[in-house]
Amino acid sequence: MMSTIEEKCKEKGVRLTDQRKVIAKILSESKEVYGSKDHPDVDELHKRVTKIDDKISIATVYRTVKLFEEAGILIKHDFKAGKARYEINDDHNHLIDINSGEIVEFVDKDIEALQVKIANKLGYKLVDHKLELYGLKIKK
Amino acid sequence: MMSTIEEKCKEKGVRLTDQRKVIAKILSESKEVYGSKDHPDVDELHKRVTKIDDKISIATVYRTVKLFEEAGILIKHDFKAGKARYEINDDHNHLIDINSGEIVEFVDKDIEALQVKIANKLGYKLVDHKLELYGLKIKK
DNA sequence: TTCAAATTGTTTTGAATTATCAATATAGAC
DNA sequence: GTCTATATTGATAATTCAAAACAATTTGAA
Repeated sequence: MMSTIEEKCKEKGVRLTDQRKVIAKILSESKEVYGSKDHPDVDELHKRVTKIDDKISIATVYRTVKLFEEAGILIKHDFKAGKARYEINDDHNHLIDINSGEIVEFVDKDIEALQVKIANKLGYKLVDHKLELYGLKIKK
Repeated sequence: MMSTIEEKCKEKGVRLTDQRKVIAKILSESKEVYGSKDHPDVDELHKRVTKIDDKISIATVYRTVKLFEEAGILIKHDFKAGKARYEINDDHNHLIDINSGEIVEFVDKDIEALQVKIANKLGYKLVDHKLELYGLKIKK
């Protein structure tokens, strides 16, 4: 079974080398294997990738996530600065627990509609957005 | 007349040295002098600051913006990665023109209420948020 | 098969930020 | 005011993440 990333690469005309296939596979499995709070950085990706093929260099991982990001396949996050983290682009938002650092993903149609409306009111067509909420867990 | 930053430092017990006063003054004047799209990075701040006191080092500017950020006085942005940019924390959002890079600031009560509601629904108390819209200017 | 173009691994470079540390300044005790 | 411990500063070195350089390898189309 081919990963969504490989399909998208074909659509976009991105050449799929052996190294890129391994990286795509790791990214596609990311959530299933590591859970929905998984947003690996390049170092972490490189660690996972070299378990499959230890010849793949860190430079190739950097180049590949950049390539995939430019193709709209991946989303790059700079949550609290430091190092960038990546995940497959499926257009959701994040709530970050400021105590534990845990990340909760969510989508909300109302807030998306509002964003479009606000952009229009300001004279712009909305093409992208980034919403991060920072919160404290409410004890029951 | 004392800047808001100086007042907040007193509240939070942050010692106000000569260097920090100069940096606070530059930050407070930022929007009046440079317009609402002003979000200076550390280098730019250092340039402005040394016009008043050319003995102030870049290291002190780095330390001071970090100090002010931790006190909740400043907000740090990593808009498109690269270098961090700062402004006084007055809780507005940003729309970034993806062609020109121009930044439009806005506030919207509806979207803020929705954010609180979403956080609650997920079991969190909202303490901070970041919303960035990326758009294309609509020609009239 | 052949060859120009793309990709890769290794290594170096660059840029932003933080750490180090001696010198200086500061605030409070006396 | 003087003394003294502590905080801050400036200069510079060290880190860190990311990109660039470049020769070697691989690829895909002719």
